[in-house]
Amino acid sequence: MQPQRLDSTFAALADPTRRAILARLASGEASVMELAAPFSISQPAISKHLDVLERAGLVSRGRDGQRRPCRIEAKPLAEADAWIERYRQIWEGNFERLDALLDEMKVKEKKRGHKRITGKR
Amino acid sequence: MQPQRLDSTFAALADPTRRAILARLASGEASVMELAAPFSISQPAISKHLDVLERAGLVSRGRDGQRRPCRIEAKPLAEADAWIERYRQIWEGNFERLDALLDEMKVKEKKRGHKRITGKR
DNA sequence: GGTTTATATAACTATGAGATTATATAACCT
DNA sequence: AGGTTATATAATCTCATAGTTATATAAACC
Repeated sequence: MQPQRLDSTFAALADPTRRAILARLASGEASVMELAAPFSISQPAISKHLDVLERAGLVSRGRDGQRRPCRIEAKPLAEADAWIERYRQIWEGNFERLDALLDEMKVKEKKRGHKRITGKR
Repeated sequence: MQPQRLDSTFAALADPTRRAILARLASGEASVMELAAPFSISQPAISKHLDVLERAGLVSRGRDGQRRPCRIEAKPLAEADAWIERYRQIWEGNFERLDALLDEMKVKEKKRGHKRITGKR
């Protein structure tokens, strides 16, 4: 996965309006007007949020007459989830498999003379 | 959880330098200089990235003489993970429990006269 | 005490995000 | 055809981000 993809995914998720739009789309397709209804912001603002979501691959737009029905595309969410999952054992305080985790992450750091303080918490 | 927290968490993760810093911190504490070493950007730029990570609660800084050892704080990652997890059945294409999911998400949308297109994929 | 090392702060620049209002495009309705 | 509805685009404003260089602070070293 190219890191650029994670950039745009996380950036898209960093806005509450866009997260609310995704939550709404989890219940099925919706037009731009339907998506805009719950918010106090203007319709062009919603269109721009949809642009951001579409460029991040989180939303696709179809064509139904004058409507542009929006649908959620969850694949980037799966990729973001995979990235975060690698830290699960840290927040769960379980360091048993930490070395295996680090191998998997292929952390390519300069081996400078600093002492690692591992498993200390 | 306040949505503001998710805002700053996802925004902090939307930068490849900051994600690399977190990956490095997964292997243990590190000073600012150690964190800056792999990158071609200046030291103040790294300090600013650490500010962003600290404001997002993803990093805490201690004091060890003139060093400010940084440590990863994974709790916001757990919260971001919890948010994303609610969409797992969408990217896995499993809609059996969708209604229960939606109840859980407490989607408070105006009941406008639009037809839901559920489970269509 | 003076110099080096580690980190933070200040001042500045460039870029992009998020919003607005006004307008354009295009499909639908009568 | 003319009017309404749905959506997109343009122009503009404001503010935050990401970077820079230069400097300040403060601890460590000799």
